[in-house]
Amino acid sequence: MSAPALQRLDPVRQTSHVEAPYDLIELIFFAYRDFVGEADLVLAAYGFGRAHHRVLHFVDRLPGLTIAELLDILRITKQSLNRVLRDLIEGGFIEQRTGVADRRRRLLVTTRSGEALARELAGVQSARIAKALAEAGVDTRMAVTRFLAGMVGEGDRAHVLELVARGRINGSHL
Amino acid sequence: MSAPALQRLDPVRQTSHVEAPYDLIELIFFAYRDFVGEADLVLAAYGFGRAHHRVLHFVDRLPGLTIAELLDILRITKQSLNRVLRDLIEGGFIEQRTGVADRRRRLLVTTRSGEALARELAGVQSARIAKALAEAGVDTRMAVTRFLAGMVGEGDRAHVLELVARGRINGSHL
DNA sequence: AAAATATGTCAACAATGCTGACATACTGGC
DNA sequence: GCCAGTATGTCAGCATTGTTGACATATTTT
Repeated sequence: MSAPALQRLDPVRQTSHVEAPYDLIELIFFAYRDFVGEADLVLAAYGFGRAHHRVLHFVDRLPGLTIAELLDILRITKQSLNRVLRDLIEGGFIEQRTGVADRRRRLLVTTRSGEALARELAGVQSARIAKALAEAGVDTRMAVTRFLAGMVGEGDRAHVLELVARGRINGSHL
Repeated sequence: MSAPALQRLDPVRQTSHVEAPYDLIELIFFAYRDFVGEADLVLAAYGFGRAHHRVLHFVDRLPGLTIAELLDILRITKQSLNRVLRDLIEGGFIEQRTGVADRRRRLLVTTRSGEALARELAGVQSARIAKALAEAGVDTRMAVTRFLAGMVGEGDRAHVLELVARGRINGSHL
């Protein structure tokens, strides 16, 4: 368990309260802003945006992903997904294959250039993460991983962790 | 310094590369999604969005903030800021005061209801952070803080850390 | 008085979310 | 084989939040 939080009595309202971790709230904002901002620069060169990045990333990580699974991961609507997916397919970054067991399904996979772009994007984000971990100290990676997992909503936690693990198993080479 | 990363030789390209920390890349996405998503629910009840949240948050934390400083923090354009700021002012959540030294400046401060909403939002985000820290272990807070600071772009790092510290000093009561 | 600064505003547009309705193709149970 | 359910695509329309560029006003600085 964690150390008991520093507690104060508010002089006006006379209600007990703990000071919110404003530093972390703000660092999360700035860190995320720069984390995705750097990828945005790369994407802009291809005429893509963040939404394209998310789709490309998960298709690269989970080859053979279906539309339904992707919708579930991204939590957006079919309409929003289709707009960006169409761009990626027309641009030759993603291909669709008809499902074998169920021919209604479209199995999404990255093409060679799609894989290359996905890696390029993962590369810049990796570099930033590696630098931050190195600066934070050797033994912080586990702590950070656990913290981030704890930030995920309890309902999705299991699903998210399973997804992350699935990507690890698939490896990058199907 | 951190432990040397596990290095492999790519069998095809014959270039050395390290496996990207896909787990962290994805956890950052899911954690952020849920972190802001919970606040969105509160905001929706007031007819506000994320953009309103950011403005309200920083005005609450840094009372007397000027437009120029806010633009610099949020990295958006005047037009985008003015739209949401107008909503917040008309809704009675933020007030403007004319600068004393320089009468061109508008010093932004939260009203009572603005402060209350800002606290409510900080409250739900705090709770999530506290839970995640508790689950991750007692001594993870420093590690997480350093990691997040390291994720901020090097150019802004000093500025961001100064801002976070300034908020801590201002406290919540000007 | 002129130049620079802080702010506000207008018009137009782009990216990415949303809803609801409807069409097509395929599967699976009976 | 039929029919209900499922997986997907698509259309029209709309909201939020970002962008650019131009121009107006008030105030300060030189």
